[in-house]
Amino acid sequence: LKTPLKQGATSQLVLTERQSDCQPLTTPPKPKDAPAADPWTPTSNLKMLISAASPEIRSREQRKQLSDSSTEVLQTKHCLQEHLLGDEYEKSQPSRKEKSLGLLCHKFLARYPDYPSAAQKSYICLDEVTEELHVERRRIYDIVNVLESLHMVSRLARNRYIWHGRHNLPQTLQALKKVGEDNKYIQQIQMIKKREYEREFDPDSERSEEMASSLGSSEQSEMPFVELPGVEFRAASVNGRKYKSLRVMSQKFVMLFLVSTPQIVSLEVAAKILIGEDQLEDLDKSKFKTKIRRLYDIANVLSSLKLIKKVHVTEERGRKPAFKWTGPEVLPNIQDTKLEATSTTCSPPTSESVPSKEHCSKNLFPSKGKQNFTRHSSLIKLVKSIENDRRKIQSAPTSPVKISTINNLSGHSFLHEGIKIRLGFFVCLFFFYLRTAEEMQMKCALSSPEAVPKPEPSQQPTPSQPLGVSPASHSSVSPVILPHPHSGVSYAIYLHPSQAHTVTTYSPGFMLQPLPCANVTGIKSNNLKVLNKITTEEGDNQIATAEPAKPLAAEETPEVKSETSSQRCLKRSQALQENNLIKRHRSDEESLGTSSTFFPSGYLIPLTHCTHGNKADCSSKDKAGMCSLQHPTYSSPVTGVIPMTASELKTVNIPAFHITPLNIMLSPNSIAAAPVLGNSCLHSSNSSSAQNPSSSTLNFMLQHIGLIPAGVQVPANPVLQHVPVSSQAENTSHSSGNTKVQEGKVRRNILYLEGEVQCSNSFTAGKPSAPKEPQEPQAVTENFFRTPGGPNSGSSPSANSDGTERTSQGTLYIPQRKLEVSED
DNA sequence: ATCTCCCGCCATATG
DNA sequence: CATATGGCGGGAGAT
Repeated sequence: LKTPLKQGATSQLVLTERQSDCQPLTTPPKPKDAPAADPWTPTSNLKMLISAASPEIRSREQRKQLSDSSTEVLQTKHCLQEHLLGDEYEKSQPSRKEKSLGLLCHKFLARYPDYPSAAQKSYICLDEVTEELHVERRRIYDIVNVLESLHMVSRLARNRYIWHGRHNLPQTLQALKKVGEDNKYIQQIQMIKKREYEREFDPDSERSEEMASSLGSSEQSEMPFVELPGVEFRAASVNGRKYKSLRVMSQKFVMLFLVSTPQIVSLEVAAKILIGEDQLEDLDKSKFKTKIRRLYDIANVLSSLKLIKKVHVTEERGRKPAFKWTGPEVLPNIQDTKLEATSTTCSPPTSESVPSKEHCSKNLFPSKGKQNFTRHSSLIKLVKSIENDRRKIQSAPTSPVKISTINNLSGHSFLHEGIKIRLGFFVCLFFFYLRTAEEMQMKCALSSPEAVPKPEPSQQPTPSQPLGVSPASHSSVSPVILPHPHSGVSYAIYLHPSQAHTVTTYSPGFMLQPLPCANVTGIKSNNLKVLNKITTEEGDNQIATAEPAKPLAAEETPEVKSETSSQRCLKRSQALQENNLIKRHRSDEESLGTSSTFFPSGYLIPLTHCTHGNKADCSSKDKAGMCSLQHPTYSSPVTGVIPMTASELKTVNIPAFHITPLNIMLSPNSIAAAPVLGNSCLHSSNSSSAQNPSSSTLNFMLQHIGLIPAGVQVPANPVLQHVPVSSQAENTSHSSGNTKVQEGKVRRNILYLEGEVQCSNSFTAGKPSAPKEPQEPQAVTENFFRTPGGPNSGSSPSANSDGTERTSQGTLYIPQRKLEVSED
């Protein structure tokens, strides 16, 4: 019974292998009824199903099969359908799993092509389906409802649906993402997490009202079903004003994935948000439970569609079920702005034509509403709320930038808006930047190796981006972490890309480094909208948070391995070095199957790079293992910090951060300490003298933003002295990691440092949050410095604990929240 | 015990 | 009114 072992690897391969051909299962003629060659065994049926099922399921089933078959035989169950095969007594009653919605969904999907051609337009008759699949109608509804939410099918009439396949998926996801953004889901997620944290560490102080007010008020009123032009529900009748909870819930669920940066959403959070992000800690257990049940239903279908996959996130609290988005990346709608003006030549609805973005947008924000859909009213509602939102944004005194402007921004332009730009904005930009970088990374990875830009520190991003990689603009920013003088909390400032760029290119030692920075840094102007959104939040005293860089670690190991070395190189270079750390760690962890690690999160962008001196070390290593999967790159153009002592800041009169309408503070949830410090090079850079790039950059930034007068200079004298995780640590842990390999179950413990930068006046305002923060978390924090290899393996000297101390010393770090994700 | 989530009652919506 | 839909939550299999 070898199964267990390969599962991991094989499933992955199969995963890719399979997928295009989904029509195998010809027809319904109950294939199971005809026990073909296989002597009817309790599992034959299962086998068949499995073949059509996803690899994951297959392997899972196989595994299970082995263990169960024997027992199953024992439980002589009677096949309901005598005609089936009288001989086999047991059979059907397939362990619950065989009836799972997921499997059923697979069977369902197998009936239709992913991308049906206009010719093969297929209709779905529920009666047939239920009969063929041998399921209760009720179950089919579950599936269809979710598919509907993705516009993969749409109802024509009673009992009748039309199959669209995945043609509409891109548009749908895009639309959902947008709505999700407009719905402030990111903030909501953060809020929930925060609340959670507070409950944990500070049960007494109940300041959940803030949220209630902030969120509750907003148009939390139910968001209507998001439609897609050309796929909208036909017949007003059919489409009635029913609540369509499952559909809407499904959409919201998907939205959560699309908007959150690590595209991982835990059921708990999702449930809470979907329940009505609203107020009052409705400890309504039952309601919560129900929601969870529904989410599982939805998740099963989405999983079958391979849009998500199950994982587990392990936080301080414990292991929680969650799902990770594995669907296509959703690019922001580039033409949002034009949309409204565009008088579209809408193709007739049900037509095969793939709805255009214009349509989509129009649907979402029908300034010129559609005229005859029952849903109209709800849409109007949505539109209104959104428009209101926009209006608020535009008029809000605190809003630094207008959406309209933002949309067309590029490069510095937004800095010249003449409006005060607040830190928050940069924070947002930063995260957005990270995100973008990620995307770029992915795209680049796809492009041919040749396409890889040369290490030339050119100012302009190489315009030679195949595959339509969006041209990098100067609009990206790099953050600088500043220690907070008193609260022990660090602040982050994000520098303008152009500056960062300069800095980055600065170190010639890293051949590939410049590239990622130069090319990945770009932010598509249209993406800025998101930022604006967040910024507004801040203005409202709400908490604006950003998730850490997308979990680079999320990449499948197998995937990585299959990459060409060149791709790997590029990827690596672009993927913030921590990526490597993560990978390494993960692999380590896979072996160990336990322990948690911590690594640079990419939160901190190093304005300071390795001095040439150090670089020697680093670069040499780098060169050697540049393309080696093994080689850990610790320095990253995006990872690092600009160390500054509090005193220094004071000196500069950056009463900081008072200047900003909002205070950026690290959330209490954040615990991990500067993963960033993984950059061993930082060490030397510290000693390096005075005016280093970061310094000038910082000044530029501050001045630019108006935080400090033009003349003032902020001495950016690195004081960083801690290197929590060093390459050494890495190596150590790595080696130890080879010890044993868990068979059967490949488990990955990925540690996602989910730092949270929060912007909130209310919080900083005399709230105990800041002060106590450093303490409680500490205990937990310790784990962060524990490398798989062992407590000492980490070269991280003082790394250990105490984020406080570090702070006091001026070391910069961003507390992070521990988050492990394991998949099976 | 907890995680999953199937099953099917029954309120509603449809036609 | 008969059905088609689909909200909901008990409770049992899977882990």
